[in-house]
Amino acid sequence: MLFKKLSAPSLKELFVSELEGMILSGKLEIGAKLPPERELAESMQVSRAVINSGIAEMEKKGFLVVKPRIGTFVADYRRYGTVETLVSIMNYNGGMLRDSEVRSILEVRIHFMSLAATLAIDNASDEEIASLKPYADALASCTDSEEAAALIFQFSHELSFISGNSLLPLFFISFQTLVCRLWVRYADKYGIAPLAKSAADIYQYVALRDAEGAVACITKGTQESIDGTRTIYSQ
Amino acid sequence: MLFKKLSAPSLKELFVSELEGMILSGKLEIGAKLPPERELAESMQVSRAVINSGIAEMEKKGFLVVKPRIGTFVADYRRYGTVETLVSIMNYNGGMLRDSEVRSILEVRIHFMSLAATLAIDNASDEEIASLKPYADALASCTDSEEAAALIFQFSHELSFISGNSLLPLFFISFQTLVCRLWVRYADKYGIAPLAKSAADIYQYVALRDAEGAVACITKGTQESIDGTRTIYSQ
DNA sequence: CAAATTTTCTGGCAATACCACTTGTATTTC
DNA sequence: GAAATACAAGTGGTATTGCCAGAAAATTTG
Repeated sequence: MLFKKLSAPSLKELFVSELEGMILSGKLEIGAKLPPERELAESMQVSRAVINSGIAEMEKKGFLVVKPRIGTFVADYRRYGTVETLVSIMNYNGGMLRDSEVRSILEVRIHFMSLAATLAIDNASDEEIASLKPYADALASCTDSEEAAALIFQFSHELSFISGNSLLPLFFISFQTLVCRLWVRYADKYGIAPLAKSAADIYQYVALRDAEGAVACITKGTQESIDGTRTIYSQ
Repeated sequence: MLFKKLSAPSLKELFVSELEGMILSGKLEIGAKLPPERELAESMQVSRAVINSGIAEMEKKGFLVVKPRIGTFVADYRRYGTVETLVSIMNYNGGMLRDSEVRSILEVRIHFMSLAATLAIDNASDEEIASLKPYADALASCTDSEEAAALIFQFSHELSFISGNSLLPLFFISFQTLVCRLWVRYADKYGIAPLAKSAADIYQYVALRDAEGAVACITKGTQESIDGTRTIYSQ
């Protein structure tokens, strides 16, 4: 697409990104007390509702701790954050993460995918496994990076769904934003072909009910991504 | 504690639990279109903001999909929900989950804990590993179920933190509410002793840098929980 | 009957106002 | 003078109102 859809950020979004920037840049130290909502509202020339809902959002993300009627404090987000926190960190760094963080993500992904594949091989019906094929096929003829990332996600998510473990798909959903960003970057750098090949291979092994092969394939494919992203994300 | 802290639900919370109940009971089918916000507000005799923010919250939980200027629809939460969704399902069922869901959670937990322990054994310093001990010790002399559940969580979380994988602690945090509930129920039924023993054993294996032993211990301990919870949660 | 226009309906967003609780301080009481 | 009490100020929590922009339906126009 030549002309992307553009949209103006809301006041709340502006406030959140401003404050996140101050925290992530270290301008606001962990444990620091924020000024009262009314004061922030007056300084920034917005209503208290904007500040209040922005703070609530950042508390959910793990950046702040609100103690009612006492004050709002900067939290230790690297320890007590959630996956959403990592997305914010990524946005702040212009869509990048530290090398160690990318490795962490892919390390976890290897285990998740392996578990999903193994369980699917044990529990899923042939029809359920066949439902994966359209995603792998679409990936082979896909030309847009974002679309490719979305397809990989759908493939993985469907795999986790047919695994029979009802918690796995929920985790894959939590993962979604984060992993899709990584795939887009990978596809932009190395093309979609290796991603398509990896998905097709995994599908083949699962369809053949070869758990060991599937795990080996997942490990190998993701390991290559790690090696690839190392050059993309190195700082 | 004899007298627990009590708190009245807000209008928004009332609305959310009401709507969640209608969805989880099947009264509102997946894909169904909700009445417009203004209509809901009038029926329920609250302002539109209550409805609007309640709907926004439920969209984050995966129960609803909002299409701006078109309408709000019930989502396929078992497929597209998050971990929070599972907590809501649990609350709706009076703090219980289906047997298959409890098994799914513990199955995933085995893998998470094993990964955290293995990585910690490889990467953590002796001092970092020693930081786990206070939690295991406190657990041994703990008498309150909720406190015990919190301690197990802190132990697990700390273990994931020293693993060196920066994504793991974030996942453990996402898990927190869900898993703590399960531990409380387990402790109420079987006592705190087996939980304390399990934590102490895991600590020993990690301190000895015995990855195989740790994994075996985690698998065994969690497997017992699965067998135990089967009787608690069977429907 | 089709295309263009207007109206209606929908969710998004922000400003305002009031509430409940905590804390620190002044006052009272003994 | 010390302790208990009452009060006032400050803080976040929450609900109400009103206006906005875009999608869909109804209407007009050719």
